[in-house]
Amino acid sequence: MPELPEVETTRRGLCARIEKNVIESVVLRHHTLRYKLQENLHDILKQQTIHTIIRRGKYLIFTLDTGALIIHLGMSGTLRLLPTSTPLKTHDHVDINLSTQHTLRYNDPRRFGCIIWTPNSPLSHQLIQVLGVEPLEDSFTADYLFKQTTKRRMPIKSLLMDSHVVVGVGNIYATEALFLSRIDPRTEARYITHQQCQLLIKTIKSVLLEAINQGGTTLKDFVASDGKPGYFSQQLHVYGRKGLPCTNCQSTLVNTVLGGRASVFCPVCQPEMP
DNA sequence: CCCAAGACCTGGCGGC
DNA sequence: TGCCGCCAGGTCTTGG
Repeated sequence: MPELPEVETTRRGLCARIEKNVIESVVLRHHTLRYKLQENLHDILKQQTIHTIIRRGKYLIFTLDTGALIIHLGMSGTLRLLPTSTPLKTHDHVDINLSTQHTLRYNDPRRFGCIIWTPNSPLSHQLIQVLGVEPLEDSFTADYLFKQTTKRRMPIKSLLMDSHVVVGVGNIYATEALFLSRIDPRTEARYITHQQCQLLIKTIKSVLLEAINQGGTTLKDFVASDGKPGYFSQQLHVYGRKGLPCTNCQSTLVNTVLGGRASVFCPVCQPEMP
């Protein structure tokens, strides 16, 4: 499900509604997500106040009184704020009940997400500390990206999706940004020019910002914390459009597999490079 | 160190 | 209808 825009949409929706709320209880219904859930989560979290929710890459970080909760939505997770009396659905794995008679409900069919408690600074947690730059911050520059590409034979698309380089750019937005930059996704990173890096920086930022403005991309099951879908899927140029005409030149879009991920592109607008 | 492939899970879809 | 293989928004681990 979620790339950066979907996680940011979730964060914004929750921030306004649960900051300063107090946790009353925690219910675990499935005890293993990507990692095993800490069994005593209820004892640790009860009576703690939620101070803020920040985002780092695709991770949501809830800062509480004595530590932080680090949550990832994996491929299929959603986090919704519902009245506590709302009936359960399949794959509702965790409830965080608030004193407002509302519940933060974590649903994740594939269970690739995670919920981790840390009593320390969340930014120094092993999972967070190793992350690359934020794509929407000023530190994500052409110089930075160009430096990362040198000597690397990995396809440029895989590099853009490597969270140790830049966070939050998943399959949808990497695919779209490469189309908008007119770069073949298969191109070895080392052949990408500085000028192309400049283009990529520009298109990645704009595609992410535009998606956030549209409330994210809903393909199958993404909904924001209020249950609403995102609308960015209506303006995807290439992602999910294999075999359909290019929106720019009408050529047939083709698919290739890179790093095990579908990668659709236009063979005319995104010419083979080296 | 770099990179590709496999692993983790469930559900939905198309094809037979 | 029913079963089967394939595919899906992520990312950690393994092994060459």
